[in-house]
Amino acid sequence: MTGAPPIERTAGALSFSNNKLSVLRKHPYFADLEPEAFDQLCRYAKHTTLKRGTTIFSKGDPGTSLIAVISGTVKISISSPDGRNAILNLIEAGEIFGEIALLDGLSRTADATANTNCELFVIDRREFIPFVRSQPTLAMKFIELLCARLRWTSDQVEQVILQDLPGRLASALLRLSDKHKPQGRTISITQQEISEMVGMTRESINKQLRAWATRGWVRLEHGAIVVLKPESLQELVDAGADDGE
Amino acid sequence: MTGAPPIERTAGALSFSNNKLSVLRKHPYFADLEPEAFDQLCRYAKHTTLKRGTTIFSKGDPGTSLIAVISGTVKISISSPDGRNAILNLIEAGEIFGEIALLDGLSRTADATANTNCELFVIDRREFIPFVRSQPTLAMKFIELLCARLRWTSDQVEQVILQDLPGRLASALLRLSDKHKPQGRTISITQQEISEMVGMTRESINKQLRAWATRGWVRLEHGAIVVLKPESLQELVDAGADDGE
DNA sequence: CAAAGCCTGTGAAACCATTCACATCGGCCC
DNA sequence: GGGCCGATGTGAATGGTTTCACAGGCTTTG
Repeated sequence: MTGAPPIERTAGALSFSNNKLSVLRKHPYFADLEPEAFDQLCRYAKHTTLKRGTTIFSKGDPGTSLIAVISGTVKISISSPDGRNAILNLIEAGEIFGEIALLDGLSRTADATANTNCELFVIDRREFIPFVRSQPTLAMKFIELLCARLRWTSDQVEQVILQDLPGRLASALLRLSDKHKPQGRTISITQQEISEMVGMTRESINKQLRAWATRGWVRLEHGAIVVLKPESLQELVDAGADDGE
Repeated sequence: MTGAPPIERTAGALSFSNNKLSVLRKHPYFADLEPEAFDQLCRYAKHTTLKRGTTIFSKGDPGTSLIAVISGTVKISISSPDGRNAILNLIEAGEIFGEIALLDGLSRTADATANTNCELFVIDRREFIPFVRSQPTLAMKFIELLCARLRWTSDQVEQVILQDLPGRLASALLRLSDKHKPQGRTISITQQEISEMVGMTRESINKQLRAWATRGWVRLEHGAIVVLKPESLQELVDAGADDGE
């Protein structure tokens, strides 16, 4: 952030790619895309900022766009008629979401809301699909992205069906700390949010976390959890039903 | 098995495409593929028959092939160290599976076993990937397949996290009867299998089904369930937690 | 036709997570 | 600083599922 300001080239959208889009550029999905293709992609993008809590789209909406997160985090969730709701994923800066409805042209499978103040880039389907067809490499990239999503989602099914509360919580923590590796082992998330990711009540989650905290496996902070002994949590997951006594 | 033997033309793999592969040809994934491309695909396929219970692959295996089911059904499942196991999907004649590991080159995400005696076609990665790259239409088909899988799996997560036993069971029945629409409303599945799909015990499932049977919503047969009032089940799903009193 | 094995049906007891009802703590805004 | 709100921490009662223990029923196989 200190030092000389970034060098701006020519006009309009391209300047984004030198500033804010550098976050995206570093991401695996785009890292080995040819520079020209990436620039063209940027030209299609519309920039938006949203305040925390804003709805981006809702389950069932026609899905006509792909969205990239420049800063902030977006919550992908589903809610039931009786008020319960489940968080399927948290999308962070540099990641993209909304690709399913974009690619198959059907309706949104979940709700998306701004979990913090956000900066987004929105790419429209009409401009994007022809672009994908013209770039076989990009199509293969999307196949990989979809495979990764499937692995993530299958994992979630596996955890929810096979594991009990401690097991589910442990694997959720491990998956999250994996994702946040750059920030060390601190996971910035409220207990309420975790409870909605694993499908159990906040109170139950709190009691289990507290039990682990006294054992020194985790440290609880306000709005965050620090994983101190990932190995112990991993053991617990591998061992099956058992709260780790 | 009785009557004149099937007429074989010319040599090798192509004869398959005229006989057994007609099942595949009719399936959405392949229906609008050009005939030459389809024939070429068939030339890569190796034919196999398996007896009920045979393991096709296990979670964690390197995944180097795509498999198409010609007849019978294949069970995609995961098991935990303490013996519980979860069924993620049942693959029927005309469908394909194993595409995730094939496409991203990583390991298998689940176990696959023959749920009945099966006839399969196996396509190797080395021959297949270059073929996909050469056929942009096929790549788009695979993107659609992956999207469909994601929708199926997300649905499963949604049900398991948000709904209670009656709701989960109801939506599982609806999803299955949807898939089996051609056979009317009869779903050929054991209560044990359903219980492993929704993640609850067979006993609990049995009691709920029995309650619905006395209300006339379903009819229970040996190894099968007939959905009589899908509307009532759908209402129950939409209404949230409530066993439909 | 038995015997064996899987599928179904059912009740009672044990258990685990939810629900509900608070109390405390930390930030943020006026 | 004072007040408010969201996040955390805890206990007791409730309730839905699992567990366990059987009994039939239907199919397959020697």
